[in-house]
Amino acid sequence: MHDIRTIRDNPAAFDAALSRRGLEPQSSSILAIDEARRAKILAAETAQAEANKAAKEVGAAKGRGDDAEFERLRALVGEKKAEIARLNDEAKAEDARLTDLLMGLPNLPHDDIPDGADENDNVEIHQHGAIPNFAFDPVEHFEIAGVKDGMDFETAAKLSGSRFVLLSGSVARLHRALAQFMLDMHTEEHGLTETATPVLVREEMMYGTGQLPKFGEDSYQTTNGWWLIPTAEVTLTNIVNGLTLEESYLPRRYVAHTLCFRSEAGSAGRDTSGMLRQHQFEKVEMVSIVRPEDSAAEHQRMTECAQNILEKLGLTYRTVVLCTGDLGAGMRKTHDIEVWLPGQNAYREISSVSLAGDYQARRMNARYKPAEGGKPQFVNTLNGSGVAIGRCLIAVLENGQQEDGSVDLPTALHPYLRGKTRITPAGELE
RNA sequence: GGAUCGGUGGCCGAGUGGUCGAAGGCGCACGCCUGGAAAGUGUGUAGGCGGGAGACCGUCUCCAGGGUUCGAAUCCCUGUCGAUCCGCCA
Repeated sequence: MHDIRTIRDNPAAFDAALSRRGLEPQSSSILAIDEARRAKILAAETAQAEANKAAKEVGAAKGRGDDAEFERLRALVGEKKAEIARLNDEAKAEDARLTDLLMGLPNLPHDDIPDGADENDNVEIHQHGAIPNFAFDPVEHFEIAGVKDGMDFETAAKLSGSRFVLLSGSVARLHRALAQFMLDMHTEEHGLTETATPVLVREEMMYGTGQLPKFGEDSYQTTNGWWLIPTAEVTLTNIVNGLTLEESYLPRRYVAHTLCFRSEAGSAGRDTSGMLRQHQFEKVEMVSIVRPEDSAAEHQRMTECAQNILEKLGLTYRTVVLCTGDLGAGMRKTHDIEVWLPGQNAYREISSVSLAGDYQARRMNARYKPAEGGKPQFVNTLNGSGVAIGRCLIAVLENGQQEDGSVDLPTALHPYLRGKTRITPAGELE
């Protein structure tokens, strides 16, 4: 959702920003609708003002006992009614046209992100760790001897179908340990507020964060209308839906560990082996609610929170800033953090940290009252994974694998495994 | 699932047909009081949209949508959300 006044003030800048997304100029048609809309509003309100004035005088006429005037005014108000209704309908129609148009357009990309067509044009901005050298050919996570028994895709397929997994034993334990580790890091070292949220939400919330109306195909809905969240961004961000906050309340920084559900409708055939892409997975998600002037710094801060998790786990990663062609519709700037997976011999996305500006805040009507007074302003929202647990599990397993099929586990996780340090080739924790 | 009661400003809460954008309180802002603070005290304090250079003016908003009426926060209908009790259940 865009601010019509910003477009009015500087249509050229608006078109220039959209053109970076490969879109045709929109401002002239937007402004034409806006002008028509304002003319209709003015007409409707003028008619309404006349009717209101007459209605007010009706009572006075009655009080004076001026029956002739009373009847005349009554008739006048009655006549105006139809005209007002018609003008109002026309004004509403123009307003709806404008809203639909503004809602349907993607967010404006941030000035400092690169132009580009697709993911190949993303730009690396940070890299940590060396590409590990193995004295043997590293395998994918599900091929590691010590992992095979604890990562059961066949039983999961029986239970639920493809793109599900049943974890058991030491793998399930490691999976749980990762979630605990991440939450502790974020709450105790990064200052985020731990939150446990619903995973079923009202449709309205999916509009608030922008999953709807365009991307309903990607998510699941229950028979009675709830949506299963594709990410805790939905619940955490919508905490401030409809609120007017005191400025002193900001910044607000949340973290939650939740299940996430995605239909993966558009990714048939991609990443079908292993647990890289599942219909149901767990993720630790961070969301910040900040003043607009703080959003760029907050974006960097959140990126570092996610990076810190990977560093503590001894993983190699790189951070890229998405180019205009790869940027999500609702976002102004996104950092993807990609972890090195030896089994795939590639970097794969493990976290995505995004700055939405006021795009979501406008949809949610989430504002704050400036401390120095003045009109309420829209907040800025940011979200980022900190990080995807299933993918992190993959990374830990593939990077820790040994030639004998065992897995050495990162020191940071040892306390969460009651001192256990490795998975044996037979799949035992020891 | 059954029954009942509700939805009013940033928050709480009065208000059952016009004088209501709406008492009172909280919160917040500024002032007084104070050595300084607390307490006390005074004043102010909704949002959206439109017009206007501006002062300011108009219009809408008491969950949403319809209806009754010259006139609706108030009456009627529908929807929606919430609470409580009962039943069922982890």
